Amino acid sequence: MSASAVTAAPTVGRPRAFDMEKALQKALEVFWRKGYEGASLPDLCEAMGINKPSLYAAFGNKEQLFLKTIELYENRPCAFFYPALEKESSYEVIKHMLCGAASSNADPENPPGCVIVQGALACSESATFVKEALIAKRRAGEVALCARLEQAKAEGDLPEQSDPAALARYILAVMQGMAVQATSGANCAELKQVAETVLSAWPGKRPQL
Amino acid sequence: MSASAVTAAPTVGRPRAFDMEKALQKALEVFWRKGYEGASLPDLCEAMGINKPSLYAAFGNKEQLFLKTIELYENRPCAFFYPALEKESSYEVIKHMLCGAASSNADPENPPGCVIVQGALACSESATFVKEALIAKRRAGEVALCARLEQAKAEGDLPEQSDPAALARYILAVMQGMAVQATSGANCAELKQVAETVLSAWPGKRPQL
DNA sequence: AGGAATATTTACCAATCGGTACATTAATCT
DNA sequence: AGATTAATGTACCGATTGGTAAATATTCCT
Repeated sequence: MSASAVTAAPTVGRPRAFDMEKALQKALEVFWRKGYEGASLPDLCEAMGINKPSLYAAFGNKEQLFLKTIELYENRPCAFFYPALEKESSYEVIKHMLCGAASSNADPENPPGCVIVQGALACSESATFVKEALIAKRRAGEVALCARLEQAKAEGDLPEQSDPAALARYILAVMQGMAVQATSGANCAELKQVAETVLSAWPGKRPQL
Repeated sequence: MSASAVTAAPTVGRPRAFDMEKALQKALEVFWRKGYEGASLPDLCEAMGINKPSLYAAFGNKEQLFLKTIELYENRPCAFFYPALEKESSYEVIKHMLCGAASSNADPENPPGCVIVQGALACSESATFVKEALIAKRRAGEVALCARLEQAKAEGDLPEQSDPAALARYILAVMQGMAVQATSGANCAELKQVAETVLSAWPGKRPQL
Protein backbone atom coordinates (compact mmCIF):
# COMPACT_ATOMS: atom_id res chain seq x y z
CA MET A 1 0.00 0.00 0.00
CA SER A 2 1.44 3.29 -1.08
CA ALA A 3 1.75 6.07 1.46
CA SER A 4 1.18 8.79 -1.11
CA ALA A 5 -2.02 10.78 -1.46
CA VAL A 6 -5.07 9.16 -2.96
CA THR A 7 -4.83 11.13 -6.19
CA ALA A 8 -1.06 11.43 -6.37
CA ALA A 9 0.20 12.48 -9.79
CA PRO A 10 1.90 9.47 -11.39
CA THR A 11 5.59 9.87 -12.21
CA VAL A 12 5.49 7.65 -15.28
CA GLY A 13 3.20 7.41 -18.27
CA ARG A 14 1.74 9.99 -20.57
CA PRO A 15 1.04 13.20 -18.69
CA ARG A 16 -2.48 14.56 -18.44
CA ALA A 17 -3.05 17.15 -21.15
CA PHE A 18 -5.50 19.30 -19.17
CA ASP A 19 -5.59 21.11 -15.84
CA MET A 20 -7.80 19.13 -13.48
CA GLU A 21 -8.74 22.14 -11.40
CA LYS A 22 -9.66 24.24 -14.42
CA ALA A 23 -11.67 21.35 -15.82
CA LEU A 24 -13.41 20.99 -12.46
CA GLN A 25 -14.20 24.70 -12.51
CA LYS A 26 -15.81 24.32 -15.93
CA ALA A 27 -17.78 21.28 -14.77
CA LEU A 28 -18.99 23.28 -11.78
CA GLU A 29 -20.36 25.97 -14.06
CA VAL A 30 -22.32 23.39 -16.03
CA PHE A 31 -23.75 21.67 -12.93
CA TRP A 32 -24.49 25.04 -11.40
CA ARG A 33 -26.49 26.17 -14.40
CA LYS A 34 -28.21 22.90 -15.32
CA GLY A 35 -28.26 20.85 -12.15
CA TYR A 36 -26.86 17.36 -11.72
CA GLU A 37 -29.32 15.58 -13.96
CA GLY A 38 -29.72 18.39 -16.46
CA ALA A 39 -26.00 18.37 -17.19
CA SER A 40 -25.22 15.72 -19.78
CA LEU A 41 -21.83 14.16 -20.33
CA PRO A 42 -21.45 15.87 -23.71
CA ASP A 43 -22.27 19.18 -21.96
CA LEU A 44 -19.61 18.51 -19.37
CA CYS A 45 -17.00 17.27 -21.84
CA GLU A 46 -17.43 20.24 -24.10
CA ALA A 47 -17.11 22.72 -21.25
CA MET A 48 -14.15 20.87 -19.76
CA GLY A 49 -12.41 20.56 -23.11
CA ILE A 50 -11.88 16.82 -22.76
CA ASN A 51 -13.68 13.69 -23.89
CA LYS A 52 -15.53 11.06 -21.94
CA PRO A 53 -12.77 8.50 -21.33
CA SER A 54 -10.52 11.26 -19.99
CA LEU A 55 -13.32 12.45 -17.74
CA TYR A 56 -13.90 8.97 -16.38
CA ALA A 57 -10.19 8.27 -15.94
CA ALA A 58 -9.67 11.52 -14.06
CA PHE A 59 -12.85 11.81 -12.00
CA GLY A 60 -14.46 8.37 -11.80
CA ASN A 61 -17.99 8.96 -13.06
CA LYS A 62 -20.60 11.68 -13.27
CA GLU A 63 -21.61 11.35 -9.61
CA GLN A 64 -18.04 11.55 -8.30
CA LEU A 65 -17.33 14.45 -10.64
CA PHE A 66 -20.33 16.27 -9.23
CA LEU A 67 -19.26 15.69 -5.64
CA LYS A 68 -15.79 17.01 -6.46
CA THR A 69 -17.27 20.13 -8.06
CA ILE A 70 -19.27 20.71 -4.88
CA GLU A 71 -16.06 20.58 -2.86
CA LEU A 72 -14.60 23.20 -5.19
CA TYR A 73 -17.77 25.28 -4.85
CA GLU A 74 -17.51 25.25 -1.09
CA ASN A 75 -13.89 26.38 -1.25
CA ARG A 76 -14.41 29.14 -3.82
CA PRO A 77 -17.75 30.79 -4.62
CA CYS A 78 -19.26 29.70 -1.32
CA ALA A 79 -16.15 30.33 0.75
CA PHE A 80 -17.86 33.10 2.71
CA PHE A 81 -20.03 30.80 4.78
CA TYR A 82 -17.87 29.10 7.38
CA PRO A 83 -15.45 32.02 7.91
CA ALA A 84 -18.48 34.19 8.72
CA LEU A 85 -19.03 32.06 11.83
CA GLU A 86 -15.89 33.53 13.34
CA LYS A 87 -17.14 37.10 13.43
CA GLU A 88 -17.42 38.66 16.85
CA SER A 89 -21.16 39.06 17.14
CA SER A 90 -24.16 37.15 15.83
CA TYR A 91 -25.13 40.28 13.93
CA GLU A 92 -21.86 40.33 12.08
CA VAL A 93 -22.00 36.59 11.50
CA ILE A 94 -25.32 36.75 9.71
CA LYS A 95 -24.42 40.00 8.01
CA HIS A 96 -21.43 38.36 6.38
CA MET A 97 -23.43 35.28 5.51
CA LEU A 98 -26.32 37.14 3.95
CA CYS A 99 -24.20 39.67 2.10
CA GLY A 100 -21.86 36.93 0.94
CA ALA A 101 -24.83 34.97 -0.32
CA ALA A 102 -26.18 38.04 -2.12
CA SER A 103 -22.85 38.63 -3.84
CA SER A 104 -22.26 34.99 -4.72
CA ASN A 105 -25.78 34.12 -5.85
CA ALA A 106 -26.03 37.11 -8.17
CA ASP A 107 -22.42 37.34 -9.32
CA PRO A 108 -22.55 38.07 -13.06
CA GLU A 109 -19.31 36.11 -13.49
CA ASN A 110 -21.03 32.91 -12.41
CA PRO A 111 -24.34 31.15 -12.98
CA PRO A 112 -27.12 32.51 -10.77
CA GLY A 113 -28.09 30.88 -7.51
CA CYS A 114 -26.39 28.23 -5.42
CA VAL A 115 -25.44 24.81 -6.71
CA ILE A 116 -25.98 23.29 -3.27
CA VAL A 117 -29.59 24.43 -3.46
CA GLN A 118 -30.39 23.84 -7.12
CA GLY A 119 -28.00 21.02 -7.98
CA ALA A 120 -30.50 18.28 -7.15
CA LEU A 121 -33.56 19.67 -5.39
CA ALA A 122 -36.12 17.43 -7.11
CA CYS A 123 -34.80 14.62 -9.25
CA SER A 124 -35.24 11.01 -10.34
CA GLU A 125 -34.31 8.05 -8.14
CA SER A 126 -31.00 7.67 -9.93
CA ALA A 127 -29.84 10.95 -8.40
CA THR A 128 -30.95 10.15 -4.86
CA PHE A 129 -27.42 9.86 -3.56
CA VAL A 130 -26.46 13.27 -4.91
CA LYS A 131 -29.68 14.81 -3.64
CA GLU A 132 -29.03 13.54 -0.15
CA ALA A 133 -25.42 14.65 -0.26
CA LEU A 134 -26.65 18.20 -0.93
CA ILE A 135 -29.24 17.94 1.83
CA ALA A 136 -26.44 16.94 4.18
CA LYS A 137 -24.36 19.95 3.09
CA ARG A 138 -27.27 22.29 3.71
CA ARG A 139 -28.00 20.81 7.10
CA ALA A 140 -24.33 20.95 8.07
CA GLY A 141 -24.38 24.68 7.46
CA GLU A 142 -27.50 25.04 9.53
CA VAL A 143 -26.05 23.00 12.38
CA ALA A 144 -22.85 25.05 12.36
CA LEU A 145 -24.80 28.33 12.43
CA CYS A 146 -27.00 26.97 15.20
CA ALA A 147 -23.93 26.18 17.32
CA ARG A 148 -22.60 29.69 16.72
CA LEU A 149 -25.93 31.23 17.76
CA GLU A 150 -26.02 29.09 20.88
CA GLN A 151 -22.65 30.54 21.75
CA ALA A 152 -24.01 34.02 21.07
CA LYS A 153 -26.92 33.33 23.40
CA ALA A 154 -24.57 32.08 26.12
CA GLU A 155 -22.54 35.26 25.73
CA GLY A 156 -25.60 37.46 26.14
CA ASP A 157 -25.39 38.59 22.53
CA LEU A 158 -28.83 37.08 21.83
CA PRO A 159 -31.77 37.46 24.23
CA GLU A 160 -32.57 34.76 26.76
CA GLN A 161 -35.83 33.70 25.12
CA SER A 162 -34.30 33.31 21.65
CA ASP A 163 -34.19 29.91 19.99
CA PRO A 164 -30.85 29.42 18.19
CA ALA A 165 -32.10 26.41 16.21
CA ALA A 166 -35.12 28.33 14.92
CA LEU A 167 -33.00 31.38 14.13
CA ALA A 168 -30.44 29.28 12.25
CA ARG A 169 -33.22 27.60 10.27
CA TYR A 170 -34.67 31.02 9.48
CA ILE A 171 -31.36 32.42 8.26
CA LEU A 172 -30.66 29.36 6.13
CA ALA A 173 -34.17 29.56 4.70
CA VAL A 174 -33.55 33.18 3.72
CA MET A 175 -30.24 32.27 2.10
CA GLN A 176 -31.83 29.39 0.19
CA GLY A 177 -34.66 31.67 -0.84
CA MET A 178 -32.12 34.18 -2.08
CA ALA A 179 -30.67 31.45 -4.28
CA VAL A 180 -34.12 30.82 -5.77
CA GLN A 181 -34.57 34.55 -6.29
CA ALA A 182 -31.22 34.73 -8.07
CA THR A 183 -32.19 31.95 -10.49
CA SER A 184 -35.33 33.97 -11.17
CA GLY A 185 -33.21 36.93 -12.19
CA ALA A 186 -32.78 38.97 -9.01
CA ASN A 187 -29.58 41.01 -9.04
CA CYS A 188 -27.10 41.62 -6.25
CA ALA A 189 -28.66 44.90 -5.12
CA GLU A 190 -32.07 43.27 -4.84
CA LEU A 191 -30.65 40.40 -2.81
CA LYS A 192 -28.81 42.82 -0.55
CA GLN A 193 -32.14 44.48 0.20
CA VAL A 194 -33.36 41.11 1.40
CA ALA A 195 -30.24 40.77 3.56
CA GLU A 196 -30.79 44.27 4.96
CA THR A 197 -34.40 43.48 5.80
CA VAL A 198 -33.25 40.51 7.87
CA LEU A 199 -30.45 42.50 9.52
CA SER A 200 -32.67 45.41 10.49
CA ALA A 201 -34.80 43.08 12.60
CA TRP A 202 -32.07 40.84 14.01
CA PRO A 203 -32.46 40.33 17.77
CA GLY A 204 -28.70 40.24 18.46
CA LYS A 205 -26.60 43.17 19.61
CA ARG A 206 -25.35 45.63 17.01
CA PRO A 207 -21.65 46.41 16.70
CA GLN A 208 -20.89 49.78 18.31
CA LEU A 209 -21.14 52.38 15.57
CA MET B 1 -65.92 26.74 -35.74
CA SER B 2 -67.56 25.36 -32.62
CA ALA B 3 -68.47 27.73 -29.84
CA SER B 4 -67.95 25.11 -27.12
CA ALA B 5 -65.03 25.06 -24.69
CA VAL B 6 -61.58 24.17 -25.97
CA THR B 7 -61.56 20.80 -24.22
CA ALA B 8 -65.26 20.04 -24.50
CA ALA B 9 -66.10 16.41 -23.84
CA PRO B 10 -67.05 14.78 -27.17
CA THR B 11 -70.49 13.26 -27.38
CA VAL B 12 -69.52 10.48 -29.74
CA GLY B 13 -66.71 7.94 -29.78
CA ARG B 14 -65.34 5.71 -27.08
CA PRO B 15 -65.52 7.46 -23.72
CA ARG B 16 -62.37 8.18 -21.72
CA ALA B 17 -61.74 5.40 -19.25
CA PHE B 18 -60.04 7.56 -16.59
CA ASP B 19 -60.79 10.71 -14.63
CA MET B 20 -58.71 13.52 -16.07
CA GLU B 21 -58.59 15.46 -12.83
CA LYS B 22 -57.51 12.47 -10.78
CA ALA B 23 -54.88 11.62 -13.38
CA LEU B 24 -53.67 15.22 -13.27
CA GLN B 25 -53.47 14.99 -9.48
CA LYS B 26 -51.27 11.90 -9.78
CA ALA B 27 -49.08 13.58 -12.39
CA LEU B 28 -48.69 16.55 -10.08
CA GLU B 29 -47.39 14.28 -7.33
CA VAL B 30 -44.75 12.85 -9.66
CA PHE B 31 -43.61 16.25 -10.95
CA TRP B 32 -43.64 17.60 -7.41
CA ARG B 33 -41.36 14.85 -6.15
CA LYS B 34 -39.04 14.48 -9.15
CA GLY B 35 -39.23 17.79 -10.97
CA TYR B 36 -40.13 18.28 -14.61
CA GLU B 37 -37.09 16.59 -16.09
CA GLY B 38 -36.72 13.95 -13.40
CA ALA B 39 -40.24 12.68 -14.06
CA SER B 40 -40.16 10.23 -16.96
CA LEU B 41 -43.16 9.32 -19.09
CA PRO B 42 -43.24 5.78 -17.65
CA ASP B 43 -43.22 7.36 -14.15
CA LEU B 44 -46.15 9.56 -15.08
CA CYS B 45 -48.10 6.84 -16.88
CA GLU B 46 -47.74 4.41 -14.01
CA ALA B 47 -48.89 6.98 -11.45
CA MET B 48 -51.76 8.15 -13.65
CA GLY B 49 -52.87 4.60 -14.44
CA ILE B 50 -52.87 5.20 -18.19
CA ASN B 51 -50.45 4.61 -21.05
CA LYS B 52 -48.58 7.00 -23.25
CA PRO B 53 -51.00 7.38 -26.17
CA SER B 54 -53.81 8.16 -23.71
CA LEU B 55 -51.62 10.71 -22.00
CA TYR B 56 -50.76 12.41 -25.27
CA ALA B 57 -54.33 12.33 -26.52
CA ALA B 58 -55.63 13.86 -23.29
CA PHE B 59 -52.91 16.35 -22.37
CA GLY B 60 -50.85 17.07 -25.48
CA ASN B 61 -47.31 16.32 -24.41
CA LYS B 62 -45.12 16.28 -21.33
CA GLU B 63 -44.68 20.04 -21.28
CA GLN B 64 -48.39 20.79 -21.58
CA LEU B 65 -49.15 18.15 -18.98
CA PHE B 66 -46.74 19.84 -16.61
CA LEU B 67 -48.28 23.27 -17.15
CA LYS B 68 -51.72 21.83 -16.45
CA THR B 69 -50.50 20.21 -13.22
CA ILE B 70 -49.15 23.60 -12.14
CA GLU B 71 -52.58 25.09 -12.67
CA LEU B 72 -54.02 22.38 -10.46
CA TYR B 73 -51.31 23.02 -7.88
CA GLU B 74 -52.16 26.69 -7.73
CA ASN B 75 -55.83 25.88 -7.21
CA ARG B 76 -55.32 23.20 -4.55
CA PRO B 77 -52.19 22.77 -2.42
CA CYS B 78 -51.08 26.34 -3.07
CA ALA B 79 -54.55 27.87 -2.83
CA PHE B 80 -53.61 29.83 0.30
CA PHE B 81 -51.49 32.38 -1.52
CA TYR B 82 -53.77 34.76 -3.40
CA PRO B 83 -56.66 34.68 -0.86
CA ALA B 84 -54.17 35.75 1.81
CA LEU B 85 -53.81 39.06 -0.02
CA GLU B 86 -57.34 39.95 1.01
CA LYS B 87 -56.68 39.93 4.74
CA GLU B 88 -57.19 43.22 6.52
CA SER B 89 -53.64 44.02 7.54
CA SER B 90 -50.22 43.36 6.05
CA TYR B 91 -49.43 41.38 9.19
CA GLU B 92 -52.34 39.05 8.60
CA VAL B 93 -51.54 38.81 4.90
CA ILE B 94 -48.02 37.53 5.50
CA LYS B 95 -49.15 35.45 8.45
CA HIS B 96 -51.54 33.54 6.25
CA MET B 97 -48.98 33.23 3.50
CA LEU B 98 -46.19 31.97 5.70
CA CYS B 99 -48.35 29.63 7.75
CA GLY B 100 -50.03 28.35 4.61
CA ALA B 101 -46.61 27.72 3.09
CA ALA B 102 -45.47 25.90 6.23
CA SER B 103 -48.52 23.66 6.16
CA SER B 104 -48.41 23.01 2.44
CA ASN B 105 -44.67 22.49 2.07
CA ALA B 106 -44.50 19.99 4.92
CA ASP B 107 -47.87 18.29 4.49
CA PRO B 108 -47.23 14.56 5.02
CA GLU B 109 -50.03 13.81 2.55
CA ASN B 110 -48.05 15.42 -0.27
CA PRO B 111 -44.47 15.50 -1.50
CA PRO B 112 -42.31 17.98 0.42
CA GLY B 113 -41.65 21.48 -0.81
CA CYS B 114 -43.24 23.49 -3.60
CA VAL B 115 -43.45 22.38 -7.21
CA ILE B 116 -43.26 25.97 -8.41
CA VAL B 117 -39.88 26.23 -6.72
CA GLN B 118 -38.41 22.81 -7.38
CA GLY B 119 -40.19 21.84 -10.61
CA ALA B 120 -37.47 23.25 -12.83
CA LEU B 121 -34.97 25.33 -10.87
CA ALA B 122 -31.85 24.21 -12.77
CA CYS B 123 -32.35 22.13 -15.88
CA SER B 124 -31.20 21.44 -19.41
CA GLU B 125 -32.03 23.71 -22.35
CA SER B 126 -34.89 21.47 -23.38
CA ALA B 127 -36.78 22.53 -20.24
CA THR B 128 -36.15 26.24 -20.64
CA PHE B 129 -39.76 27.02 -21.43
CA VAL B 130 -40.99 25.26 -18.30
CA LYS B 131 -38.29 26.86 -16.18
CA GLU B 132 -39.30 30.32 -17.34
CA ALA B 133 -42.98 29.58 -16.83
CA LEU B 134 -42.21 28.80 -13.18
CA ILE B 135 -40.09 31.93 -12.86
CA ALA B 136 -43.07 33.91 -14.16
CA LYS B 137 -45.36 32.27 -11.59
CA ARG B 138 -42.99 33.13 -8.77
CA ARG B 139 -42.61 36.70 -9.91
CA ALA B 140 -46.35 37.08 -10.33
CA GLY B 141 -46.75 36.18 -6.67
CA GLU B 142 -44.11 38.67 -5.69
CA VAL B 143 -45.68 41.42 -7.78
CA ALA B 144 -49.10 40.73 -6.26
CA LEU B 145 -47.72 40.85 -2.72
CA CYS B 146 -45.81 44.01 -3.53
CA ALA B 147 -49.03 45.69 -4.69
CA ARG B 148 -50.75 44.62 -1.47
CA LEU B 149 -47.91 46.02 0.63
CA GLU B 150 -48.02 49.28 -1.28
CA GLN B 151 -51.65 49.49 -0.36
CA ALA B 152 -50.75 48.76 3.25
CA LYS B 153 -48.19 51.55 3.18
CA ALA B 154 -50.72 53.97 1.72
CA GLU B 155 -53.14 53.02 4.50
CA GLY B 156 -50.56 53.71 7.19
CA ASP B 157 -50.34 50.02 8.05
CA LEU B 158 -46.65 50.00 7.10
CA PRO B 159 -44.23 52.78 8.10
CA GLU B 160 -43.47 55.59 5.71
CA GLN B 161 -39.85 54.55 5.07
CA SER B 162 -40.70 50.94 4.28
CA ASP B 163 -40.02 49.56 0.81
CA PRO B 164 -42.91 47.33 -0.34
CA ALA B 165 -40.91 45.81 -3.21
CA ALA B 166 -38.06 44.84 -0.90
CA LEU B 167 -40.46 43.48 1.72
CA ALA B 168 -42.32 41.42 -0.88
CA ARG B 169 -39.05 40.03 -2.21
CA TYR B 170 -38.02 39.20 1.34
CA ILE B 171 -41.27 37.38 2.12
CA LEU B 172 -41.13 35.41 -1.13
CA ALA B 173 -37.50 34.51 -0.43
CA VAL B 174 -38.51 33.16 2.97
CA MET B 175 -41.33 31.14 1.43
CA GLN B 176 -39.04 29.75 -1.24
CA GLY B 177 -36.45 28.96 1.40
CA MET B 178 -39.11 27.15 3.39
CA ALA B 179 -39.73 24.98 0.33
CA VAL B 180 -36.05 24.10 0.18
CA GLN B 181 -36.09 23.35 3.90
CA ALA B 182 -39.08 21.08 3.43
CA THR B 183 -37.34 19.07 0.72
CA SER B 184 -34.46 18.70 3.18
CA GLY B 185 -36.80 17.12 5.71
CA ALA B 186 -38.04 20.02 7.82
CA ASN B 187 -41.49 19.35 9.32
CA CYS B 188 -44.43 21.68 9.66
CA ALA B 189 -43.60 22.75 13.22
CA GLU B 190 -40.09 23.68 12.18
CA LEU B 191 -41.36 25.70 9.24
CA LYS B 192 -43.88 27.46 11.47
CA GLN B 193 -41.01 28.55 13.68
CA VAL B 194 -39.50 30.20 10.62
CA ALA B 195 -42.83 31.87 9.91
CA GLU B 196 -43.07 33.04 13.51
CA THR B 197 -39.56 34.49 13.38
CA VAL B 198 -40.57 36.60 10.41
CA LEU B 199 -43.85 37.65 11.99
CA SER B 200 -42.30 38.69 15.28
CA ALA B 201 -40.21 41.29 13.45
CA TRP B 202 -42.77 42.44 10.90
CA PRO B 203 -42.91 46.25 10.65
CA GLY B 204 -46.69 46.36 10.02
CA LYS B 205 -49.37 46.96 12.60
CA ARG B 206 -50.55 44.01 14.70
CA PRO B 207 -54.21 43.09 14.81
CA GLN B 208 -55.78 44.27 18.06
CA LEU B 209 -55.44 41.38 20.55
C1' DA C 1 16.76 1.92 -27.45
C1' DG C 2 13.17 -0.75 -25.34
C1' DG C 3 9.71 -1.81 -22.02
C1' DA C 4 6.22 -0.15 -18.66
C1' DA C 5 2.75 2.93 -17.50
C1' DT C 6 -0.64 6.29 -18.30
C1' DA C 7 -3.59 9.48 -21.32
C1' DT C 8 -6.19 10.31 -25.49
C1' DT C 9 -9.06 9.17 -29.48
C1' DT C 10 -12.50 6.72 -31.90
C1' DA C 11 -15.98 3.86 -31.93
C1' DC C 12 -19.16 1.48 -29.70
C1' DC C 13 -22.63 -0.50 -25.88
C1' DA C 14 -27.32 -1.37 -23.63
C1' DA C 15 -30.80 1.36 -21.57
C1' DT C 16 -33.78 5.03 -21.49
C1' DC C 17 -35.65 9.32 -23.28
C1' DG C 18 -39.99 11.72 -25.35
C1' DG C 19 -43.12 10.70 -28.83
C1' DT C 20 -46.08 8.04 -32.38
C1' DA C 21 -48.20 4.52 -36.09
C1' DC C 22 -51.38 1.22 -36.23
C1' DA C 23 -54.70 -1.94 -35.12
C1' DT C 24 -58.45 -2.71 -31.85
C1' DT C 25 -62.25 -1.59 -28.79
C1' DA C 26 -66.26 0.94 -27.33
C1' DA C 27 -69.27 4.34 -27.53
C1' DT C 28 -72.93 7.52 -30.37
C1' DC C 29 -75.45 8.82 -34.61
C1' DT C 30 -78.17 7.76 -38.67
C1' DA D 1 -77.40 -2.91 -38.18
C1' DG D 2 -73.90 -0.07 -40.10
C1' DA D 3 -71.19 4.06 -40.21
C1' DT D 4 -68.70 7.31 -37.56
C1' DT D 5 -65.87 8.91 -33.93
C1' DA D 6 -62.75 8.66 -30.31
C1' DA D 7 -59.89 6.07 -26.68
C1' DT D 8 -56.98 2.13 -25.71
C1' DG D 9 -53.06 -1.31 -26.05
C1' DT D 10 -49.04 -2.88 -28.37
C1' DA D 11 -45.23 -2.27 -30.55
C1' DC D 12 -42.26 0.64 -32.41
C1' DC D 13 -39.27 5.16 -33.69
C1' DG D 14 -34.83 8.03 -33.71
C1' DA D 15 -32.21 10.51 -30.36
C1' DT D 16 -29.88 10.75 -26.23
C1' DT D 17 -28.45 8.90 -21.80
C1' DG D 18 -24.31 7.30 -18.82
C1' DG D 19 -20.51 4.40 -19.54
C1' DT D 20 -16.63 1.50 -21.83
C1' DA D 21 -13.38 -1.58 -25.10
C1' DA D 22 -9.68 -1.24 -27.79
C1' DA D 23 -6.29 0.99 -30.37
C1' DT D 24 -3.00 4.76 -30.40
C1' DA D 25 0.00 8.34 -28.48
C1' DT D 26 3.20 10.21 -25.05
C1' DT D 27 5.82 10.11 -21.24
C1' DC D 28 9.41 8.00 -17.56
C1' DC D 29 12.50 4.27 -16.13
C1' DT D 30 16.00 1.01 -17.03
